[in-house]
Amino acid sequence: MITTRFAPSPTGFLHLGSARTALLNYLYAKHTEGKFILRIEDTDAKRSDKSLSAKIIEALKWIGLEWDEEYYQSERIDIYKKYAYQLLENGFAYRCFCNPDEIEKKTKNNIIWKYDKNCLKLSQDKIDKLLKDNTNFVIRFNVVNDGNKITFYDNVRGEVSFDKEQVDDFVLLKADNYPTYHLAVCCDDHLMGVTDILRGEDHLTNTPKQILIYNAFNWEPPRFYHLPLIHGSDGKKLSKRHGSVDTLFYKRMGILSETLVNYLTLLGYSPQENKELFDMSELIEKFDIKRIRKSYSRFDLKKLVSINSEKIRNLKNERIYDMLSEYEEFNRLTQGFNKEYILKGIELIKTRMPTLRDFFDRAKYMFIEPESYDEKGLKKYFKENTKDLLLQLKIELEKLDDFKETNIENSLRSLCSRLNIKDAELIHPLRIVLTGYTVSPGIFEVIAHLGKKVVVERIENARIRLSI
RNA sequence: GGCGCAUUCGUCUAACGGUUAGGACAGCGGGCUCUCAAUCCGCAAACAGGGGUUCAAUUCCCCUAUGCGCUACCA
Repeated sequence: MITTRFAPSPTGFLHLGSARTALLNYLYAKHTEGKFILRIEDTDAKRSDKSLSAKIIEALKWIGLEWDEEYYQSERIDIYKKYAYQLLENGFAYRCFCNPDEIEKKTKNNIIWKYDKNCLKLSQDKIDKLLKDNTNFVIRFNVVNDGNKITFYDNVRGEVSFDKEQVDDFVLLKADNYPTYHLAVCCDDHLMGVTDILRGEDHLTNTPKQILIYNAFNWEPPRFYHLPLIHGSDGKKLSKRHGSVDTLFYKRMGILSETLVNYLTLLGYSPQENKELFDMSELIEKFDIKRIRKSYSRFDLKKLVSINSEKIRNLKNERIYDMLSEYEEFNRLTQGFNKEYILKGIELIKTRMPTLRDFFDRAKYMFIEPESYDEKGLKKYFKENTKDLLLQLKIELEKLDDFKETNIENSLRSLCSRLNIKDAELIHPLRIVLTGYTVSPGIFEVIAHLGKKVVVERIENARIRLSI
């Protein structure tokens, strides 16, 4: 059985790149009917805090992921400690009593670029004495350069190899008895039965260290897939500089989780068919791990929004209503209006709202009389006779018994033809009066939707306002 | 600096040695039309460079360039 995992470190939010990593692990596990594990890597005692994991979990849930098991490494430190000592006893690792500040000084001054193995030369007597004095120490892996390369197969890139000379005697167990990433990740992946690791390419150079650990324990390494990174529009690794990298930010800006899932999956991955719109279940069904690309891709907000816009207009009004209900602004705006009216409003706006949030501006006129009119529109469309035209239209509309779209259109158009003016001469000012803007859904739809009372009212108010 | 990885339109990508190098987003132009969308039609736009291998290279190999990543008692 395939078992994958997502292993974030709790930094307070789910990075967009991590969200994609999580997603691909999830898709692969689900596609193969395997297991997907969430493991919080909170072994940095200085920076970790259990509360920080909550945001990450919230974001994972928002994008629709579910996991079969959930672990916190901070609750498992005894396990890692035990394994670190096992390597120590078996001669794969050694205690290092060096002062970290001194090592840092040496590397900074280019005296060494990796640890010089000084403590490997310590005699047993010396070690015993240091231990007796309670000297702080770490446990380092002893990388023995036997001239062989460390090679492994990456399922995205093929065979990758590293010279052992290039691998530092990395720390396994820190002075505070917490494990480093390398130790913890290997122990957990082994213990939890993880078979396939999909992770960012930034981990590619960590892999030889981990292979060394697997070998030392005589464990079979999992399959590796190093995913190309997501970059910003300038080609650099995606970070705060490029806008928000917080996954939940996109929820706040009105992106559907389905959009993000769709977009993120197709970044660096392509389905067989020439199609771009997928929902989660299709992605799971069709997921083919062989189709992950090797090279990085740039995050393009425009494309994300374009997919979002397409998803929104394919959605049922009712679903959009539910999603909008999660925004306070929506509830405030639509308070006191019946659901049928609101749903009709959604129907009118949904081909014009790239993000959910766009509803608040574009549909505002449906709920609140415009406080002011678009300045440029006034200049462009209001003529000497406009006020009079509006009055005549008001009279015509008041005569209508059945206030529906076709009747309204007939009434307006015949009025214009009687007055011998172009329909547009009346329609443009009318739009401004009713909505405040020069842009809106079709005018007859707007009139029918607002209803006779509101339309008449707004025309009257406009005549008063424009007289001043 | 060292090591590793990558390189097709502006962007996301397709192509498994032979194609007028395909699609999508963005851009531009047009149709529809009361505006804006939606929709329809069209335009422009790419194989990083150089060597090989081959009857034939975007595709395979090598070199160069460029970009990115890693180089912690962070993960």
